[in-house]
Amino acid sequence: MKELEKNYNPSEIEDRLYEHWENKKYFHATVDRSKKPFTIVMPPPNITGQLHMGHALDNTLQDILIRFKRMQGYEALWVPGTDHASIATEAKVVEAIKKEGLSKEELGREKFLDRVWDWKKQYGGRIVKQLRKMGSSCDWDRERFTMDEGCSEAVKEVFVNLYNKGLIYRGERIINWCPHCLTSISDAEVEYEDQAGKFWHLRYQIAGSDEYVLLATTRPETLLGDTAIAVNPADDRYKHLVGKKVILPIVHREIPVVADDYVGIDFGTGVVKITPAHDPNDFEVGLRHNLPVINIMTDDAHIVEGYGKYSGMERYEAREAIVKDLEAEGALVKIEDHEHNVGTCYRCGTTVEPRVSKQWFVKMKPLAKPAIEAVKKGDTQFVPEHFDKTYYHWLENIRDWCISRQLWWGHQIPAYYCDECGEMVVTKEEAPVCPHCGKPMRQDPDTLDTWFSSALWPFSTLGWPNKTEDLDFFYPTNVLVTGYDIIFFWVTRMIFSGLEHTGQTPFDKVLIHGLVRDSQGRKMSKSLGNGIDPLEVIDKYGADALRFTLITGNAPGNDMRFYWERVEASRNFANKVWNASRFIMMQEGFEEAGKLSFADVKDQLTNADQWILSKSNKVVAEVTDNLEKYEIGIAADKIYNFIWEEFCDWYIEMVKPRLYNAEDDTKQAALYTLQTVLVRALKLLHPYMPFVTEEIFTNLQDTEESIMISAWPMVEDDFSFEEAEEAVELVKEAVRAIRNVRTGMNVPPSRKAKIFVVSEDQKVLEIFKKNSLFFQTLAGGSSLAIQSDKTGIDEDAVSAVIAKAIIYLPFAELVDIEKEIERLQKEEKRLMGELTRSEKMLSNEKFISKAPQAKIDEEKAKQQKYQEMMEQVRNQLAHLKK
RNA sequence: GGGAUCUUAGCUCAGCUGGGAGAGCAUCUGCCUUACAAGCAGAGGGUCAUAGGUUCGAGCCCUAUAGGUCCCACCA
Repeated sequence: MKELEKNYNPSEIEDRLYEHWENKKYFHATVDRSKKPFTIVMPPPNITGQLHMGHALDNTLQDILIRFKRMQGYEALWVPGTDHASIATEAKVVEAIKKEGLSKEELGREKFLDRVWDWKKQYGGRIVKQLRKMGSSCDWDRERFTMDEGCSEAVKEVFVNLYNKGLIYRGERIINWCPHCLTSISDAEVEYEDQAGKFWHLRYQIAGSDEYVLLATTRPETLLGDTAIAVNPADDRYKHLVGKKVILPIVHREIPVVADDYVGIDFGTGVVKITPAHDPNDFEVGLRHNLPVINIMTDDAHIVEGYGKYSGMERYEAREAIVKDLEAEGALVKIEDHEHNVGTCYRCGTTVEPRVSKQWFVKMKPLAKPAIEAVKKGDTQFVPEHFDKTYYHWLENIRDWCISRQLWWGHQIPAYYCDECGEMVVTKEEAPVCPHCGKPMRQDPDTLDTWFSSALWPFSTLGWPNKTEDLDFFYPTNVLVTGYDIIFFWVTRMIFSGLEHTGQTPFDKVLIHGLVRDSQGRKMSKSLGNGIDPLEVIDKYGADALRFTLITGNAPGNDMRFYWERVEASRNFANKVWNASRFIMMQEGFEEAGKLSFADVKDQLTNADQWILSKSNKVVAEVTDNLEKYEIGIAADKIYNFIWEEFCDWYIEMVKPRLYNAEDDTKQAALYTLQTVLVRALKLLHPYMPFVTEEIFTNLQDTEESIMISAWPMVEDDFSFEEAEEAVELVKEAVRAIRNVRTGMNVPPSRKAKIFVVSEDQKVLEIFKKNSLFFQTLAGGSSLAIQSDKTGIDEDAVSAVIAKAIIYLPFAELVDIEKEIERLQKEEKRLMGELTRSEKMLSNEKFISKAPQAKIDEEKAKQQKYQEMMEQVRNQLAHLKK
């Protein structure tokens, strides 16, 4: 036997255990057809990333599920990996080479990519190391990267596939452009925020007339690209203008007045300027009326050549200049403050510029439909369920997905162009020749949206498109764990991709969690500087404490606040478990007891032993059930309560008098029970607190065998003792009542008192006799008498009333009668309340006729119990008042 | 404008399919009792946002209202 330290010290233990687990390959899963698979693929963190609380939460949830299932005997596979994060990574490397005075263009594509791969090699492993500190039991042998060979093959396969089905196309559309990242981004990557802006009211002159029309704009600079103004066809005010031309101020170009339903009659003046190249709606109007599309902005949002002094100006600078000139020209009528919704790039926050551009798109409608149906059918279920509404809404209103990015870091689009004849082919082949003229072809320079490869993650990581054993065995996966913030980006796309390419939804459940916020409820962010580093928490309190903190007192899908106090509470719990174990291991003969079987001690078991064994059955059943239903926080509460309250505060205390008595002949049973229940509890706790439980488990059994591959506890028929449970609960009630009286009367614990238990119920007397040893100890009795009448009890004895008995405590000192009366009156009042409630229910005929019989019986039993107690309390009061 | 969600003890939050309101922290009282003061024993504290409804019975289901949070949305 090894003796444990007085306090649990995680830092000494965690790294050692993790290394041991990894060396032993406990995390590694193989195709084993004799077992059922349980699979999770980890949401791949960005290679640029550092571990934050979001990862910590996400990974803890996954690890709990994986460890639980592994212990249950499943072949549990947790696939880890990282994401190449095209925009974020490219930006980092661009920044790095900028410090050397280089730009990516100067470096050239190939050399630049070499630099990114170097960067990846250097920093890409950082987050993966940090995940290990959390205790994550993922299969590192299967670690994947979205740009590794297999994933890249999957990407090509999917692209070519969708292209051939007509679900990927290339075209000129209006897209969201980030002038800072210098690339297109998808609709999902645009974040809208309200910004204070202005309405500039302008007037345009009708060509060849003195008439003017008034209109308003929030973006006067786009006027340079206007190719029409539009009115509603039903608007009588402007009917006569349709087909005429107006003179565009500043530019003095004549543009037509078109009629289009898009324009609201009631909004503003009913006239809208149309800039097809820089507004999604205007683009649509332009298409309907065959309007020219004039792009007025460069990649980095400066005015293009050909606009005189405005050319080269940044967009806001140009706005100012144009407003000034409009005013000078007399075209500016007035300026109003106006709050409006501005799209910003979710990566860098720059205001996006809608822009017409030739890009690649995925046609979404045909893909969205089966994805909606799959969830409606229940093939994939969200936990909590209501997130399916978000999912439906998004997919029902989806527009085509712009997937090409003007970046170098990522999967280059497998489309090739022939500069000779203009032929284009989409192929998995590298360096194809033109099928038309035989010339070498040039590959599309653009790369794919990062989410295009993430969308394939659940199956690309298992070997798809190859028909691998892994894929066959582990796919579809069981659950995906992620935050609600990336349902759109990722979850939806994995579902439609899985359906399209594998014919199955990629996971049965989607467990959604919320955000970890700071103690004031703010989002943790770099700019606020309010982020808490999980590694710092681990350093101070241990990974177990952090893990436990993140999953208790919080329901799925809800945000949570981070409090150091809560980590401390979790650490205290780890320490409690540690000390309970230490206590058990200190007992003489505990090692021998470890070898005992139930049959050896069966006849020795006291009520207390039976009670805790029986309780352990209940907690095992409940926790297992909760975990199966992904009620991870609820299960944690139950384990916590069982260990701390039932096991430590009650059972260990009950058992002490036996352990400290050399003569006691039930000691073996006590040691057996202590150890058995502890091990069962440790196993339940292991998924939550893998380190402390492992350290105790191996020491306790003096073995190398890990708790993480031990069998999950089961409900044991042998451990079911209903009668003992009831008996012990009754005695506990008596202990509590006595303690209550003692504190109420300011009796110090050191002051022991005689205890008389009086009951007319023979069975009750039996129970107290049977459990007298621990009862007397826990109740602080100097002696104990169990009898059916009041013989020998001092007139002034204080009493404690419980359901089936009355307990007298004769103190030698004078008792404060007033205080005692007060206490009993309070009790009387409480019982009165209970009785009133009971009687009201039972006298209600409708309750009697409609409620289930079990409920009625239950209520009757309560009523009887309270009546008995009330009688005792009143007797006692009458006695004191006389 | 639409949708989701929340409103429970001083604070932060649980409360699974409707059947006598819970935890942690904080507060108060008493204890260094030979596993643990990172502990033990006790106590106080809630008209479960408001108003209706369904039901024998509502924190839980339905409707409306108020306030908060989030998501979505092209109104120039």
